[in-house]
Amino acid sequence: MTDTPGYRPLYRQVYDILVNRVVQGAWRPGESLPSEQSLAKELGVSQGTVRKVLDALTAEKLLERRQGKGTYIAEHTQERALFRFFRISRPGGERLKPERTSEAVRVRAARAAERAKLDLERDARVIEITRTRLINGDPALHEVIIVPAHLFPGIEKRAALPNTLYSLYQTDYGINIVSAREEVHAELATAVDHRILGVAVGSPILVIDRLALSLQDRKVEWRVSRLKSDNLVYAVTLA
Amino acid sequence: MTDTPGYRPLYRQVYDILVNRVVQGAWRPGESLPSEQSLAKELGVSQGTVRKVLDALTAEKLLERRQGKGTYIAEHTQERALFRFFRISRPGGERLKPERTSEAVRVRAARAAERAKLDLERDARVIEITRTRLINGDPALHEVIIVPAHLFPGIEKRAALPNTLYSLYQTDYGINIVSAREEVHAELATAVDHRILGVAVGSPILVIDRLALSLQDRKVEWRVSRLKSDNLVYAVTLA
DNA sequence: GAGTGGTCTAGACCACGCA
DNA sequence: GCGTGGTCTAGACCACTCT
Repeated sequence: MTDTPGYRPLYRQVYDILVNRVVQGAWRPGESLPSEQSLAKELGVSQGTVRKVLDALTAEKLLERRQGKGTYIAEHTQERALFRFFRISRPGGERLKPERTSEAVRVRAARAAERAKLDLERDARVIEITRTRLINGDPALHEVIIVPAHLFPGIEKRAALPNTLYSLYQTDYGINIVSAREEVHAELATAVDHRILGVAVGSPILVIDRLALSLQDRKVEWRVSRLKSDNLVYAVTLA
Repeated sequence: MTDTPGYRPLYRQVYDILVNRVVQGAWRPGESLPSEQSLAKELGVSQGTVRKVLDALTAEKLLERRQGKGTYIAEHTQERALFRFFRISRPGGERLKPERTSEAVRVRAARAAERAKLDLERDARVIEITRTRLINGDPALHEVIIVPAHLFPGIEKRAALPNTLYSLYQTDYGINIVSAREEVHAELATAVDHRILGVAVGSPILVIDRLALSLQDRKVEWRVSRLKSDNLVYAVTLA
């Protein structure tokens, strides 16, 4: 799977060291890292090499740099996590914020499809979160979220979950979601969709299938969303 | 629209110079640029500054760098353009290649919606390309493509258009498509969809609305695609 | 071996935020 | 005015490609 490097640049090693520290929670979200100079001295490399790594991690949205102030662990704040992974908007581009409403959480054995999707063992357990989200007060989105139970101990005992789960994953479980693979297709609304979203049976809806990945490409979450598609679109910029 | 720089880094100026040369076709796609050293000498800056710019342009997929060989103008080859902007695949991730079939091209006055979408003048003319594309021999995708006529003189007189238009835009008209904003929603198949794609009237289809932008964010193409959605998905990776 | 991009260093100076 | 990140330079050496 991994290829022999044969040659391993210094900045690669520095990169791995810093990623490991972040993963192991050496700094909390929002906290500042040591300065380039002190990191360089500590790691025995030049400032330029440290800079190259910090710039790369900033491009990956793991860090944030502020001139004159310092380098910070990027925070998955509500706003930020939303605008990064919530791709639903009005036709024309107006961004929208969903409001959470009812949700149900339970722990159960993983089904075969879930084990395959998330690379789980045979006897693995998962947490299933089902929730409906409102847009402008209207039920617009129904999500079924599956995460491995061993990654999120006790999450099912929480009174309420935040609107953006990824900030919770980060702050309470040290898991950074850094990318997501999404597949979108069209379906006809079922009776269940009618009950939950209020759409007519047989009207067109969007189904979004997301696999969310953490830092080392670990598969952390499988989410299937069913979206009322009148006056709502799935919007992305390809670059 | 543009903000006052107040301070304009050197590499920014170098960047603009090189982008302009590329836009004006100083080098052909696939051709190699001068080496970092000679560019640096010519522009009166250090090699490091040139390198920073070339790396940035490479990240924007405008250039390609090959160690030991040189820096090249990225080619919008069929394959490359496809995998960059053609986001349709099988559920699970298998990438697909469309084959072109029937197409119709005509020149006409721009409609109001088209003028708004592409920032055109009142009396502007557009070229409308309508085509159906096959996937695995099956009609799967119907596209209506609108481009400003003045950007593509004579394109309507061509015998046949290539499967990927963006390589044609680049090689014959010097226009590099660098990004695209897409909006996806679900609709029910109409009688027209039935005739063209062979889907049952009332079955769910995906509609993809794309605005393609060239180097300086000029709006170059508006494309609306209607996709047979059984066993096909719109797939993206959010990072 | 010559020429290219890739890595790494050391040091200078600039712009910014804050006390 | 200090400390931070941001820009810029000059030069050394490494890895890769081709002749």
